[in-house]
Amino acid sequence: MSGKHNQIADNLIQDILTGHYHPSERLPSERDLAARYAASRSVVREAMKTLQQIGLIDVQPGGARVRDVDDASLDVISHLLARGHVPDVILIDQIMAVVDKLICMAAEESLELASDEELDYIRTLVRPMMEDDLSQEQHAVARFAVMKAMIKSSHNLPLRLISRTLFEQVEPAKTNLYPYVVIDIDNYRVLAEKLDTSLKQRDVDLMQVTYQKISELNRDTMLRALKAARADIGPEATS
Amino acid sequence: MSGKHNQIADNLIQDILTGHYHPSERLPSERDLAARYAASRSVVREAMKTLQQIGLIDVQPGGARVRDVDDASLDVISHLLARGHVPDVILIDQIMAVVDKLICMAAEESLELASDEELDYIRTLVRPMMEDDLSQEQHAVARFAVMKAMIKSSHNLPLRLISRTLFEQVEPAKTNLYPYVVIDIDNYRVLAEKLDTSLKQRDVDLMQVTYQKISELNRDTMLRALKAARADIGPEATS
DNA sequence: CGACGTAATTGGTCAGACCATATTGGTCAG
DNA sequence: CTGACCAATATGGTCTGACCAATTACGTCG
Repeated sequence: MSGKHNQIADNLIQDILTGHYHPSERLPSERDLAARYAASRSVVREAMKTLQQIGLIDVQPGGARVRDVDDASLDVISHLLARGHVPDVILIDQIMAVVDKLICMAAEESLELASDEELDYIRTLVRPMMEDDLSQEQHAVARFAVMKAMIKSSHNLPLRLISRTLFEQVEPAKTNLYPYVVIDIDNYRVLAEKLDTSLKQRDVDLMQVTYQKISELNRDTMLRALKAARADIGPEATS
Repeated sequence: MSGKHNQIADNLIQDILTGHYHPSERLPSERDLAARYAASRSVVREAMKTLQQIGLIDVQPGGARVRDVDDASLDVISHLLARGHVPDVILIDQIMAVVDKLICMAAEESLELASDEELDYIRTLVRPMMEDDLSQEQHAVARFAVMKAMIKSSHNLPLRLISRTLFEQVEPAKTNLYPYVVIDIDNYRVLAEKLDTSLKQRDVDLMQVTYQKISELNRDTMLRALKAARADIGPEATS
C-alpha cells in the first residue's frame, strides 16, 4: 500500500475514524491538504477518490463533507481493524458471526445446487481435518480452504463478494493473532467427520447443525486468542 | 453521478463487465484512454482510482490489469444490476436471499441485545403492516423501515454495512419494478402480527419461523414482478 | 433579523513536464 | 531454436500552474 496518494488516503481515513472530523463537517480544502502533506493537488484528489469510494466522505464543489461511519462501505472494516495492536474484540466477533452465517448459507445452497464433482472436491479439503497430524496453522489453512470452496460451489455471487471482502480485511488481524490461537483438534475432527457425512449424503439438516457447532467453536477459539493477546500486549497499545 | 471522471469510470466498468477486457488483460494506457475520452490524464487517473477501489482493476506501473469480477468488492453489484432494463433475475434473487438471512440474524440479535425502547420502536413500525389500508408502495416503505430498524438495533456494524450497501445498490432496480409488484397484503398482515408477538415476547424461535416466511413471501413477490417485467419489456432490452 | 448581491474559496478539469518502474524487442551464446 | 541480457520505449506516479463551474462567506440594505 505504498504510493503517496495511498499514504494520504490512509492518514485521512484514520483521522476520520479517530473522530478528528465529525459527520457533516467539512474536511480541509484540497489545496490545504496538498500543503499539509507536501504533495500536489492531483495526488490529494486521488486520495479523496479512495475515501469517497469507501463512503467516508462526500466530495462536492464547495468542499468534501465527512459521512457517518455507519454509512460507509464494507471496505472500511480493514481500517477499523487496523486501529491498535489488538483488534476490536466486538468487531472481530461480529464479523465472524456474519461470515459463519453466510458460509452456512453457502453450504446449504451447495448441497442443493452443486455438482457431485464440486462436493467431492470439498470433501477432499475436509479430509485433512479428520486426521490428527495438522499443525495449528495448517488446520487454519484447511478450514479456510473448505470455506472458500463452499462459497464458490454455492454459485451465489453476492455471498462470494461479501465473504471475500470480509476475509481479505480480517486476514491481517487474524494473522497477528496466530501465536495466541489454540485449536481444539479433537473437537474439530469430530465435526469434520459430520461435515463429510453431510456432504456425501447432501443432508441439509445435518449440515446446518454441524456448521452451527463449527461456528461456535471458531468464535470461541478466536475470543480466547483475543483475550490472550490483550493480556500479553495490552488493550490500548497503538501502532 | 455526473462529472467527467465518473462518466469515464462508468464506461470502463461496463466495458469490463460486458467482457470487452478479460481478467489479467491490460487496459489501454492512461494516455490512450485520455485521448479516447477527450479528457486529461488526471481525470482518467481519478476514474481508475474508482475502478481500483471497486476491485475491477489492479493499477501498477507498467499498466492496469483487469481482475476477475468474482474478486471485486460488493460495490460492483449496482453496476451488474444496471445492465439492461430488467435486472438479472438470479442476481436479484440471490441478493434478496442474502439480505433476508442477514436481517433474520439481526432480528435474533436484537431480541437478545436491544433495549425495550428499541424493540417498541420497531413494533410501531410493524403496526401499519397489521392494517389493511396501505398502498403497495406504502407497504414497501413500511417493510423497508422495519428492516432498517432491526439492523440498527442489532448493533452489529458489519451487518449494517453489508445490508446498507446491498439496499442502496438494489434500490434503483427495485424502484423500476414497482409497477409490476403485487403484494399479498393479507398474508403479510398475518405475518406482521406474528412478528409483533415475537418482538413483544422476545421469542427467538417465533422470530426465526416468522422471518423465514416473510423472506419467502418477499422473494416470491419479487420473482413474480421480475417475470411480469420481462414479459412486458423483454429480456434483452438495454439502456 | 432576513434577503440579496458580490467576492472569495473550493472542487473539476486541463496541459505539460519529469522521474521510477515495467514492457518490448533485438542480439548473442549455447 | 531457446534462453539470457541489455537498451529503448512505454507506462504509471507525481508535480506545477492555469482556468472554469459551483459553493460559501461576508457585507449591505430593508
